[in-house]
Amino acid sequence: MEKVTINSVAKYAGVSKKTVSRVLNNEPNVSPATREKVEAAFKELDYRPNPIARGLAHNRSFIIGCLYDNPSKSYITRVQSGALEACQKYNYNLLIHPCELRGEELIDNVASLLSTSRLDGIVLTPPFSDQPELVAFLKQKQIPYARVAPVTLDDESISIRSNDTQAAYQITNLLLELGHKRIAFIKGHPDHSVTEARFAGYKQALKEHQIDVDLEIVAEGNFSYHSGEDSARRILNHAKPPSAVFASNDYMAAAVLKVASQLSISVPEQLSIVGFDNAPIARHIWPGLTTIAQPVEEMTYTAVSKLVEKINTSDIDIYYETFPGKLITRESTAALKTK
Amino acid sequence: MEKVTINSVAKYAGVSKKTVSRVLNNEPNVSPATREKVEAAFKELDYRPNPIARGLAHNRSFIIGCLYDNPSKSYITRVQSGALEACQKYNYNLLIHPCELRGEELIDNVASLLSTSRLDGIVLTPPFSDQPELVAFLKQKQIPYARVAPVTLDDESISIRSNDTQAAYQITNLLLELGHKRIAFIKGHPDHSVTEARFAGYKQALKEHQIDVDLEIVAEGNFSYHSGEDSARRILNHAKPPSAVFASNDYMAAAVLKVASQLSISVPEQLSIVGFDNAPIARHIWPGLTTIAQPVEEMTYTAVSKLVEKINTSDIDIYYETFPGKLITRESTAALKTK
DNA sequence: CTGAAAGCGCTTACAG
DNA sequence: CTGAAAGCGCTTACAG
Repeated sequence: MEKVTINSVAKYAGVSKKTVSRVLNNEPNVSPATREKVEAAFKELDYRPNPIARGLAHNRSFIIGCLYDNPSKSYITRVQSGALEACQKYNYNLLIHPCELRGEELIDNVASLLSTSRLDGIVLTPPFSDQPELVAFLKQKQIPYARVAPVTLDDESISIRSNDTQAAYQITNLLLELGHKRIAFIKGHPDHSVTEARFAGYKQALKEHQIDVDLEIVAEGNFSYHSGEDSARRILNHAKPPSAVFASNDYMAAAVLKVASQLSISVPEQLSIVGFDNAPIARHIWPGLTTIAQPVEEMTYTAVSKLVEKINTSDIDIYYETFPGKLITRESTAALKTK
Repeated sequence: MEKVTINSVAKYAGVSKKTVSRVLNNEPNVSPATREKVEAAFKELDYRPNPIARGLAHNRSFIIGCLYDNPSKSYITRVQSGALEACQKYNYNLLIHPCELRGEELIDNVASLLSTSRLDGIVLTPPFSDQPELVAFLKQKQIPYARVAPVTLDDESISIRSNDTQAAYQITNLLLELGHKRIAFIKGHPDHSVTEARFAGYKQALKEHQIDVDLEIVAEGNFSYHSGEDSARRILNHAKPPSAVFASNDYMAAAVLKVASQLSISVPEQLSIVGFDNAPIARHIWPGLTTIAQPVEEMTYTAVSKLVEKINTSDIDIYYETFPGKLITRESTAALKTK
């Protein structure tokens, strides 16, 4: 089987390879008859343009890099799935690049990634979306980038945002409406900007109900199951324990449930628990967790799509869009029993 | 900032670009002095060879594709992590490609992936590792491939195997040694070859203890949490319920735990549960699951490493290696209480 | 040990 | 509307 290149097609169709290239790229200035001939040749020979050759001629790789450092495997998978779908639509490839936010030389790491793999653009997922040095570096290097779920704004990038404060407000309100007045909170990792955003929503809801935040039942977690466990032990053993716990993600909420079981506190009868993210674990434990679902796939899909459009047309400069979260009610929450 | 190419380096070092290329590729026949000069130029100019140009000249992409269709996000993440590490070692890129085993045109899908992305090799993860049509197709197309955790053998490929039968035997034995005699089993997805392998280990252990397999407490799951739930309902409501359940993966085992809670069957006092895989959920639920851990990262790392070596040297034809699983004991298992 | 030439499969100017 | 030439940044033969 011969290798079929643009030359074979040109010969077969009886035109120059430039004309083939024109048809390939949907350029104008090709007579319909010629176009047809060439397209027939494509089919006949089962021609697939060589992306590497295209890349070299264009000085482009047609590769988008995806940066992440996230303890949640399900989150990563969802990010990848959305990014992949967008890449496929535009005939790009996706290069996944897990790396540590606090790694010694994040910038060097990314710089090396860029020059080694010749990425055409890069999509930043939390916590990188709000990493000022990294963002500044990309800006300076003029590498197109898009940010998924950033909290900060930016004057010239693509930002696909969620509204974590609003969602946290909403789920806290759910607890308040169920009659809970003493609601503990477990914060996420301080490096993630959503951590403060979610806390802000919690505080706002309490405030509107004239409840003061009691820092004794606010714990510093870091999104890991383990940190949730530690936090839960502290909170549930408090002299004046809460009747509800809002953990900043579902892993930590699952850990609260574990500690509650160990302490023979029944959920939701004696303790309501809510999480955040609607990770698989939220429905894989019993009772299932009331939580907030965010459209992570769609957000990433949009981010990568806009990024590629920016690369291809340089039309887009700024693009903002906000995707709301959705409250999911399961069995881990119940009305406060009046004594 | 000028683009620095092999030409700039050649000029800077005062040699031909062929010589630069030789140094780059660690070819012999370069005098130490020349080599030093060129290497100094690399450093000085911060030269990074353009992989796309290399690819075109070599007619290679330096990309390895990773095929998967697996419901477990944590498994996928582990596979990716191992594959990525191996790729980085050899300066390859990894292209992830989720796709459906039962998709209408799996072969077309993969064929299109291969010709579009010009993969240099492909790593098959379960359930693709044992998909005969796909394997035959790759063989016929002469695409180098490696298989992770296949059950079947193969006359000319790289196969990185686990020993699921042995591990299942071992964990069943644990239950037997705890005094359990009536042990239910929940099978995995029929498309995954490990499903039968794990079942075989279970049967073997029972046989050695002179216990007959009772198909009434063997359920057909499919690795999903949901299927675990259905299976558990059926099994635990049996007229003569088991004192232990062996689920073929941890998601299903977690579902058994949920159903047990709902039926007020306490674990492990009244029911022991074991899973398989040591997925994160195994330690994120309470009680934690006794299970089998497999070195998925190392397995995939080895598979991809050997694959790349095969591509680069064509020395390797066949490579087999088996990685044993490891029993992890947590709180979901206890000795059977004698009445 | 070193280099000039041709080529990988495409595209970008430039002509006509 | 179409094509011949030169080039993208590297490598593979081939000379010397």
